[in-house]
Amino acid sequence: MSKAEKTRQFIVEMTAPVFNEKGYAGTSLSDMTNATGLTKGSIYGNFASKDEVALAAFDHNLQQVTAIMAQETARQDTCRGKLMAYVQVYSNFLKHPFPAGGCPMLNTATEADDTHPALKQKAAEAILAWKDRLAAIVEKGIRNGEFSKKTDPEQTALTMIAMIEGCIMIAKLTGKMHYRNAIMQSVEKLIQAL
Amino acid sequence: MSKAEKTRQFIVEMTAPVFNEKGYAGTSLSDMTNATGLTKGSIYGNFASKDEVALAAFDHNLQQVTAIMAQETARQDTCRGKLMAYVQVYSNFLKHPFPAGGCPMLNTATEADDTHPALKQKAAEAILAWKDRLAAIVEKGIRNGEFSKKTDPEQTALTMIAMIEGCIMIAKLTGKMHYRNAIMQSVEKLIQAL
DNA sequence: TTTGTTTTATACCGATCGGTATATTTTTAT
DNA sequence: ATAAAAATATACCGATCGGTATAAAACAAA
Repeated sequence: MSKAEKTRQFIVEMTAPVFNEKGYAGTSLSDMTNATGLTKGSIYGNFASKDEVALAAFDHNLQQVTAIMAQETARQDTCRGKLMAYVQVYSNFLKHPFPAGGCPMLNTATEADDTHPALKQKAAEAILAWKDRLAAIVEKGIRNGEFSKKTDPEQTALTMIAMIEGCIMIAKLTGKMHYRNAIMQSVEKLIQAL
Repeated sequence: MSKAEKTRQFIVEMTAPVFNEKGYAGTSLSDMTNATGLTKGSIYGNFASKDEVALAAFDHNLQQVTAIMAQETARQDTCRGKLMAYVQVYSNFLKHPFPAGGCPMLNTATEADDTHPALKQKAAEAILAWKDRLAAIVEKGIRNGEFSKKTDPEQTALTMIAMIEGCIMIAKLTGKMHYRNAIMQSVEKLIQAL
């Protein structure tokens, strides 16, 4: 790993939480130099533009989330358990190394959907990949008799994502853990009923 | 209504969709002069700061949404019908005078939760008011025997909001109407099961 | 250790940022 | 119609924006 690659990685790691909290438009170059302790010259020696850093930062934030998810679902051997793992992680995401600023998909989606096509596409791909992963678990559960044959895998996946992301928004906004628990309990109920 | 009041109103109406699409940090004063055709002097003659316009713009966007909601729920006489009206409005919000840029609560919540306390509080109050309105409908439905006594009004309200807001995010991000329909169908199912 | 090459810092660019003092125009009340 | 008051436009403020040319420094290979 060359020095430049290390610095690139370092810049991404240090700016990723800033982008996730302040958003793309709200993060300035001086925010980036503050977060890294580097100068503009150094940053622009490793990235072509602020855009390029933002895209790499999103990838980094997303990878953090998906890594946690992969780890926690791998622990479970039943399909129901795997689905439940998502609820567990999001229910106490403070206990995991979750990106500061909350869910990067939600944050990026709402900011970029009318303003930043490249970021929007990255967020869209992330949501679709998540949906496919969830739907695959549901499908497997149907095949092995764990879930009812009447279950629609894609609909179940989309509904779970909507509930979880909506839950994150409400919980972060209001600061009420009680709300988060109530919604997550509904997700659990949904999974139990499959 | 004085000239100044009319201009204030005009500024809010013209900038509200811009704030909703580009966000607070992403909307500049030149965006505001472009949207209104007015000069900075004129805007600052009616508002103390960009902040003040943004807060008024949020109120305006929110009021548009709540007005549609109030109108559509008023049409229904059953509690189940009233809840279903929310699904209907959000399912085809293109047919209503919905603010450009999507749901102002979702947009403001995700942008402002780490950056703008005043906007964050406004968004939080809006979500809480919405929750209370939904919960009140559910409570009434329980009292008049329309819904099961085992239904938890607040949990139901929070779950509906999470699903709807998550649905908006996913649908706007991916552009797939099919996804929106799938999630909204899940909300319908939830309401049917009350 | 020296040399050539990367990498980083300094200094600067024009443009735009949010905001304001003041002059000019438009309303409003008489 | 006219004078006083209110609203709008012009011109400008210092600060910061994203970005770059270039010089200094750190690194790697010999």
